[in-house]
Amino acid sequence: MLNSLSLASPLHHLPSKKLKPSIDTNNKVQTTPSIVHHFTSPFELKQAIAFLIKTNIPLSLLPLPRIASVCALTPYFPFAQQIFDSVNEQELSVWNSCLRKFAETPCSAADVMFLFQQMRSYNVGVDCFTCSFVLKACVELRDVSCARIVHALIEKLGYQSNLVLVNALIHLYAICGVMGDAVLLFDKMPQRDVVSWNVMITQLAKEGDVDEAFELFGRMKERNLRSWTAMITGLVHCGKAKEAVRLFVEMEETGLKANEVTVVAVLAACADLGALELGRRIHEYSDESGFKRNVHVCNTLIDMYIKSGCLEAAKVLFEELKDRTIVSWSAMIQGLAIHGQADEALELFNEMIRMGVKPNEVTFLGILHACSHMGMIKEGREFFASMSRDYNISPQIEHYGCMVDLLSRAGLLQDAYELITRMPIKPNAVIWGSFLGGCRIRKDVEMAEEAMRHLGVLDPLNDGYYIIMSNIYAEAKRWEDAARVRKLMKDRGVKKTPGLSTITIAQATHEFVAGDDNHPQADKIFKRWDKLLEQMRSKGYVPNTSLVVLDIEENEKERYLYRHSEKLALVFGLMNTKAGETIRIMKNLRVCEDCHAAFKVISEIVKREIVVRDRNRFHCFKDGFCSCKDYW
DNA sequence: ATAGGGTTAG
Repeated sequence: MLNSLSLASPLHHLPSKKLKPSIDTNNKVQTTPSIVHHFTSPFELKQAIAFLIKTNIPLSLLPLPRIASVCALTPYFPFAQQIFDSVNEQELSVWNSCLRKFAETPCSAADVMFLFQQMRSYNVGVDCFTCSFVLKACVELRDVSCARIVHALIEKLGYQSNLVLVNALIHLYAICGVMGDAVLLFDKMPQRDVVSWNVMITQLAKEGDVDEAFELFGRMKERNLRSWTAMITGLVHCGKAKEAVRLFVEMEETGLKANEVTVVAVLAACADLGALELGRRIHEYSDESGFKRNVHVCNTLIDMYIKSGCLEAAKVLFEELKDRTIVSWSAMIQGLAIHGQADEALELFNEMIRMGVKPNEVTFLGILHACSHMGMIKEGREFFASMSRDYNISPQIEHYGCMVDLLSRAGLLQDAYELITRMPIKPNAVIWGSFLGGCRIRKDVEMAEEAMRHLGVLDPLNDGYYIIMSNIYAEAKRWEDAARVRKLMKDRGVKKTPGLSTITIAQATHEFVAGDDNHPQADKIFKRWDKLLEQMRSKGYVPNTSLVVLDIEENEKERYLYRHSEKLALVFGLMNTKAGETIRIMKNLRVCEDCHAAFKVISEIVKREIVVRDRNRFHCFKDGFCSCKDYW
C-alpha cells in the first residue's frame, strides 16, 4: 500500500524545497484555484499538488493543517508526512493541531485514537500535547487499556512531573472505575496542585467514599471554589445534605462566592432537607448573580420548591423557563405527582408530547407515580404499555415498582402478584414491600405472609416490613402471630425507627420524636392539645385507637396516639407562628392515619394550611380536606 | 493541555 502510494504520489517529480516564488516580477498576483485550499480528499489534494507543480507555485502555499486532517485517518498518512518533510515543517506540530481539533469535536474520540495509532505506526514522536489530547479521548471512551499505554509513554518520555498530564491520568483512571490506580498515582506524586486534589475529592465522593474525600479536603492547604463545590456536591450525592449545607455556610464565611455549580449543589441539599428558607435565600442570590437563565439552576430550583412543599413557586418557575429540557418536564411531572395533582401531571405530559419533547424513563416514572398515588389504574396500565410500545423505553425495576404499587394500593392483589411473578427482572424488596402494603389494605394475611417470605431474604434488617406484618396480624386479631413477628424482629436485632417530625420556624429547626415528654415546651404543647382536642371532638373527630397495636387500656392507647411526633410538631407550630401562616412539617416515616384525620379537622378549626412532607409524598391539609383525597 | 452541575418507586 505504502509503495504504490509513493509511486502514485506526485512528489517524486519535485525538486523539493527549491521552488520559484509564486508572485512574478510584474507583481501580478497569481490566482490559485480554490482546490489548492479547499481539497476535501487525498485525491483532490493530489490534484492541488499537480496544479502547483505545473504552475511552479511553491508547495509551501498548501494549507498544512488541512493536509493533516484530510490524510490523518487514511492510508495517505505517509503521503502527508512526505509533504511536511518537503516543505520543512515540523510534522509533530501539524499532527498535534489535528489531534486538538478532533479532541475538541464531539464524538470524535475514536478519531483521536486512530490518528494516535497512525502516528505511532509511522514513527512520529509524541510530546506532552499529544498525550493530553489522547487522554481526553480516553476519558470520553472510558478506555482504560489505552490509559495504561499513555501512562507508560508519559513515564518513558519523562513527563512524570507534568501536573496537567498526571492529573488527567488520575482523572482517567478514576472515571474508568479503577480508583486504586488513581490513588496509587496520587499518593506517589512528588507535588500536587489544586486540580490533583479536586479530581480525587470529586471521584472519591462519586464512588461513595465521601469520608475519604472529606479527609483529603481537610488536608488541602489551598482550596479554590471548585474544591468547595466538589466537596459539597459529593456530600449531597452521598445523602449528607446537612453536612453539605454546613460546608456551604463555611465556604461563604471564607468570602468565596458560589457559582452556578455550587448553587446547584446547595439547592439539591435544600431539596433533600426541605430547607425552604435557605432555598429561598439561595434563589435570591442566584437571581442577583445572573444565574436565572442557567437551566441546571432552574431545574434544581424547581425541584427544591417541589420538595419543600411550595408547588406554586415551582410552577411559576417552570412557566417562566423557556429552554425546558426533559429534566425540567420530568421534575415538574414528578412534583405534581407527589403533591397529588395527577390530572395536572397527565396534562403536562400531554403538553410535553404536543411540543415534540421525547419522554425518557424518568418521565415515565413520574407519570406512573402520579397514577399510583391517585389510583388511576386504567391510565397507569396504558402508560406502562405505551412506554415500550410508543417510545421504545423498556421498563426498569422502578417502573415495575410503580405498577405493583398502583395495583396493590388499589387492592388488586391478584393482578399485582401476577405482575411480580411474570416480570422479567427479579423483584426486589421495594416490589415486595409495595405488595405487602397492599396486603394490609386488603387484610390479606396469606398474601402478606408470602411477601414476608421474600422480604425476610431480600431485606431482613428493614423494620418497616415487620411492623406492617405484625399490624396485619393484629388487625386480624391474631395477637400471637403479631407478637411472634415482633419477637422475630427483636431476635434479629432490628430496631423500630422512631417517628420523627421537624418544623422550621425563624430558621430554627425543631425536632419532635414520638412520645417525647422532654421537650422544653412539652407542658404547654399538651395543654394546647387538650384544648384543641375538645374542639376536634365537637367536629366529629374520634381517635383511631385500633392503630395502636399494644395490649394496653383504651385511654392509654389514646395517650400514645396524642404523642405522635407530627401532632407535637403541629401544636408547637400553631403556638409559635402567626395566625393564618402556613405550617410545614416533615416526617421521616409515613404520616399516621389518625394524625391524617386529626390534621384535616385541625386545618378547619384553626383556618390554616398545613403542609406535611412524609417519606413518600405531600399532604396539604386545608378547610378540612387533604390534597391526597385520603388515598395514599 | 488537566477537575464540576439538574429529574428517579415503597
